[in-house]
Amino acid sequence: MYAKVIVDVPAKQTNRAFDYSVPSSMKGWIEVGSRVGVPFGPRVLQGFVVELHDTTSVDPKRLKAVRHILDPAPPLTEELVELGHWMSETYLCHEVTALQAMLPGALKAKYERYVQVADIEADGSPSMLLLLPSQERIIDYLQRKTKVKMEDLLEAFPEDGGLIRDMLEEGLLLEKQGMKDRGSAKKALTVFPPGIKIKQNEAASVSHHEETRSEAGSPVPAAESPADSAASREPLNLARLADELPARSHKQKEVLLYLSENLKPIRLTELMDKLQVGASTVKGLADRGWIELREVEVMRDPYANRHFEETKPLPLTDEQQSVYDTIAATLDRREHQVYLLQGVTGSGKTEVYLQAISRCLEQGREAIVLVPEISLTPQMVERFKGRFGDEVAVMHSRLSAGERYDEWRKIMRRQVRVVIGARSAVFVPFRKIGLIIIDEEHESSYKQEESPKYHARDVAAWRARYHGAAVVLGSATPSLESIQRTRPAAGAGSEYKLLMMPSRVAGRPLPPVHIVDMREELRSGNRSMFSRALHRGLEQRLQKGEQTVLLLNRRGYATFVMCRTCGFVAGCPHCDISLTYHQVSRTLRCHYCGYAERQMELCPDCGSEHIRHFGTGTQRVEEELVKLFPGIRVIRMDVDTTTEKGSHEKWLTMFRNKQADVLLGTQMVAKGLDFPDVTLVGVIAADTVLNLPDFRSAERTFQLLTQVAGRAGRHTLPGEVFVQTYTPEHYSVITASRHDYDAFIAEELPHRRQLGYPPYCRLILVTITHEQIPLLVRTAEALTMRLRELGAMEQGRAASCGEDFFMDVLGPVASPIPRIKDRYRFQCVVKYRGEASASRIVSRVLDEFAERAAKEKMLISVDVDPQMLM
DNA sequence: AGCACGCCGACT
DNA sequence: GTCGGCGTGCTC
Repeated sequence: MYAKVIVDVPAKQTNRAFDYSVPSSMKGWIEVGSRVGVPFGPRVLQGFVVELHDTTSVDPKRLKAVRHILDPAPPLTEELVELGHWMSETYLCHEVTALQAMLPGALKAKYERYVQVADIEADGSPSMLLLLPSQERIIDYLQRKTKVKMEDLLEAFPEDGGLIRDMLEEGLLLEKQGMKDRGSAKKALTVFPPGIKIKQNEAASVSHHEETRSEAGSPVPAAESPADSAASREPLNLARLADELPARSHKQKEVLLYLSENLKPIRLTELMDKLQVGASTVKGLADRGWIELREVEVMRDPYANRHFEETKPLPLTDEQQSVYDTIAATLDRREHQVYLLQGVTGSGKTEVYLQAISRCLEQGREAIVLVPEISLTPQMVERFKGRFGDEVAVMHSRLSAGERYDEWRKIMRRQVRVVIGARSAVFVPFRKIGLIIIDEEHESSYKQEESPKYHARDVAAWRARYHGAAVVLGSATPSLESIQRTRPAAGAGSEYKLLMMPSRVAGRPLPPVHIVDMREELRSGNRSMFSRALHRGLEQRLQKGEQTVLLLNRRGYATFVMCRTCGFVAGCPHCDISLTYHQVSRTLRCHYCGYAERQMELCPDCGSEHIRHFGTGTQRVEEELVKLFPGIRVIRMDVDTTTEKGSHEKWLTMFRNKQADVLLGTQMVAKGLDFPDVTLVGVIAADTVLNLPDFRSAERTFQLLTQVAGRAGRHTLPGEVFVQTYTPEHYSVITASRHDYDAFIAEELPHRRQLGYPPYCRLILVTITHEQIPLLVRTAEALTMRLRELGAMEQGRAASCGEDFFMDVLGPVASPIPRIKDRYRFQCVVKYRGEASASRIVSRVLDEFAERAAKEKMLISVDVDPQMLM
């Protein structure tokens, strides 16, 4: 038997499967999706089995054997292996990178090398008998310690570098390589009363593997969990044993009596806590052999100490009911269908999700719920835990690596059937998916910025198609890509079906939104960042004891330093970007390369003293608030104040408890939050996003404004929203203020069509960087030409086959940031329509240029715009 | 990514 | 004459 294995080397040359023979001992055990240890060159690496065959085309003499299987059960399903392949093609990433993204970080391999003394007995070499004193010192050192790294050894014996090398050559020392997982199951000492048969949920996972580099030994399959010994013998009467103890051992008696009444395993710490005894008391009993003490795998449960109030399905409104019925019918027919559920904020989408999930579970199928990271708040978790209890696993970035690993193991063990989580939860190893829900589907956090640059929506659609499952994309402001797909395509029906929930559940009206023209403010002499209207609003809330949310988009508002006399702007010497002022350290820093310098007192160009930082960070808004309203209590939420684990929740809880008057923050305050006493929402500057050089900027602005507008007056108190802007006439501002999605779409779609942007085409961005401009430009031009050439050929081929395919290449031009870390950057953009063959063309051209690029130390990177490929 | 094999400058 | 620089190429 032979296995095709993708090895853990994310490089172009190794981005293919390698063949290995499968030892007979593994035959019943290895599967597609197994994580294995395989010899690769001189080392042993982690790999993933992607195929199993009875034949191989590789010369049998060159074949090596699979060394280990790393898990009791394959961590990937066949489906996920197939998905990984699809991802590598569509997003142009290495296949391992895609597969690795599906697993919790704990399963990522850690490789380490260390020096060991050779086994003298086995070796029997006569040279062993005569050792120099210095050799003996080295051997002694190594035998005292374990896992000594080569560099540590050389550091410990700085004089003996040559000697150590000789010893390695002679075989006195061996270099070994180890591989282990980054995280592992947590173990806890557990007390077993005698006579209790232990049920291990899972064979102990094989988490540690050692190999001698030269050794070609046969693999040892993971052992079963150690045989139950004392615990399964004939039961001892604990109560009677207690009598045998001397009178002064009353603590031990207590323990025995407790255990005789509760004949079940108990965590040592729990027992100690309950009976107020020390560890030595219990260990004493274990030494007598009356009880057994041993390490058992336990689950870390981040929600262990929380009680979740059980919630019953709520009665649905007519709107909700009809949406639910449609989804339920699709589920009942086991059909694949993507629904776009457009429901205004407060229309009760979550209740529809919950009931659809119930239906899905009744059918014995599983459900995945994706929410943007930011809205995975305790309230959201509570709602799902309250309805589905222990059937729910929660996955988000605030869990520790260990906690996340345990949630994932619950899924592997089939202990849960619902997963709620952020982007990466779309990969959970379910086998019978019936429903995938993506809440706030327009959110950009569904896009992964690092490789593999996937979009959770694409992946969800792919998996749902595979499983015959339904997808529900929910949003008040759907992405244009999704809206476009609800419209009938030429000659066919629509790809997605649109479901609408236009009214709010309790009939609460949406708050009035006032657009404030900041140019007007300036003209009438108000130089403050608060308009008179917003100022008045704040004043009123403070008087009435109501709360305010203030939103500031930091992007495009970075605090740069400028000389007011000559216009000099402090820039990074390595990147073409202005430096950002950091108040805490009083330094100027570059966000791209980390360069830092002291804040200057005088302008380096003209010597003027009139140098100051411009732009408005959240700190500056806070300062101004305190100045204008002495005594005001402000909670500021931005990257500076929320990096600490749990700080996010802490601030929000404080605000909810009315320990502050104003919540001030960036995007993160806009999303999914629901505070009853907030009656005023202010957007400091609506157009910062609008001015970004991004074709989606109008869409982003509309979405953001609509979302914040929904934050005010969610409960009994009526709300009010002020949007400050320098472009009050822009359609994204106007339509958002009227809560009018359709009007926005009607303006935006023609623009996109006219300029040939998504959703009318798809984009691939190719960026080339080099230290020298002339060579860079030449290469960029050649590459663009070649892309055009192949694009035209493909277009011709497609036309003759009657396929719809269009491809255009823009550029090359300098990138938006033309230099980073002393490397110049050029880019070209591939626009295409039709089947995804453009990515194949790009990847072919990149292959053609790879050799040349490597020679010149040129870096070429590709970004598939992962917004909607399917 | 590692690591080995291989061909040209400063040292015993 | 050798040690060692990192260029090139392979890993089942």
